Amino acid sequence: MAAPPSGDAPAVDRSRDAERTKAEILAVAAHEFADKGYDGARVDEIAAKTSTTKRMIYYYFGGKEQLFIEVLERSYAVIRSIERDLDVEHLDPIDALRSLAELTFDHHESHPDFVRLVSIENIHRAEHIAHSTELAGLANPALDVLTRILDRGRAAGYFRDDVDALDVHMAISAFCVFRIANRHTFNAIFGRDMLDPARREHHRRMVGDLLVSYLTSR
Amino acid sequence: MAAPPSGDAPAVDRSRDAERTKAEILAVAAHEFADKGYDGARVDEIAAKTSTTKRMIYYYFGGKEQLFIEVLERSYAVIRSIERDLDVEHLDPIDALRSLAELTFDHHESHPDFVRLVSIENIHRAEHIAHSTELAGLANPALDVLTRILDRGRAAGYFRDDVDALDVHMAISAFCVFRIANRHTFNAIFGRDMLDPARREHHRRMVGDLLVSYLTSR
DNA sequence: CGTAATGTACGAACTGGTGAGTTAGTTGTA
DNA sequence: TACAACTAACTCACCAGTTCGTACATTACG
Repeated sequence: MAAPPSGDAPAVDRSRDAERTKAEILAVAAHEFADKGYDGARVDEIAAKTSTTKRMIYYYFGGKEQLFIEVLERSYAVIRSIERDLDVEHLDPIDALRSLAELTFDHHESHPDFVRLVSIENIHRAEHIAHSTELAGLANPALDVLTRILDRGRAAGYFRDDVDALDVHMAISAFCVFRIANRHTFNAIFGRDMLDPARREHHRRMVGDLLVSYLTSR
Repeated sequence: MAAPPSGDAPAVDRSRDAERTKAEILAVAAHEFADKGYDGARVDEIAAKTSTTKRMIYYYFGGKEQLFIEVLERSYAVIRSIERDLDVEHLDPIDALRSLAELTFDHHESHPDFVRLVSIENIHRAEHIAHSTELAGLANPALDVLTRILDRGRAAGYFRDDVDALDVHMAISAFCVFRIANRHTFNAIFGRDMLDPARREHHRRMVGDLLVSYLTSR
């Protein structure tokens, strides 16, 4: 299961490479599911955008549903890996919190497909995640980081103590996800593009300010 | 065309009532679209859950897409009407802001189908709203209320002046929408039900606190 | 030559949409 | 009032196009 050594690259050996074929299918499927939704995505269309055939999707993944599950697993793995690499122990609790918020902000902005996949999965009431041993119940590294930040902040007397890490994580995610996930209806109704680069820095600072002012209040 | 007088009610005359039939189709369709998504919902299934037939859906609405658009229009009309009735002019800007945030919180919590419909519409990049003369571009009454609250708050020296009504509205919506829209993946991954009644009051106060502390900071 | 990997062709079930005809109610008029 | 003419509301059966999935054949690697 672990990525194949691939040490001395077989180079241009494109065909007859199972891992390559699987990876290509997953990449195309991720984009297609994010673009059209689970029900809107077509297995035939995914296959067509691949250099292989539909038969391979069934050969490697078993079906549309399992393919979607693996797409989700792969998408969550990306953000987890980034969060795991975040080191804010050396920072002041307030700056650490701001860093985490901005990291979340940046990741969501640069991975709109991930945000869409999560929205889609919520429409389906997370039934696919429930069927994934890799995703269900496994906590998020960001939560550990956040827990330590809050502990330090409270110990230093900066932060209020009636909110836990999950609530803070929820508030940060809410802001960052909403900007991406709901930008279309928001734009259609209010005529403001939440992703306008001119407002990006303002919003990026706003998440941090929102949480910091809240946690340090009272 | 205008609704029949129906002054002295024809009472139990259930059949042959166009308005009743249309309303029934809309109600069933709203629930079905919210439940399964636009592509997941089946016109046949909507018809089956109705006391009328599929042909009537095409007779009155023209097609699946137009039916969905009317469902969206009707759903937005509900929240707009509630927001229009909100009167906070007599309140202190801070209390007024809190009232508006809590009104939004309550509405989203009690109308999960609306939140789902909006998510679904965003997956479709708001293309249906764009085709609706009733929805596209028409501003939200909540925005007018919010603008006045912010003006008063700034005039009184309470609020910072580098945020506009739309940003505040976005932050409030983000929190309220996220709780409902993403509760399934959140629960599957973190094992916490964001809708647990035990946390309801805490979250309800949190939206207000978040915004008030942010606006009064600096 | 055995087997993993791949391609082709096909089909059963489903889906949105429609054509054609029917029933109930309303209006005008003699 | 009687009744023909008209229209809105409705039903049913069916089609044309999709969609997921699979049986079967083929290729190439070790």
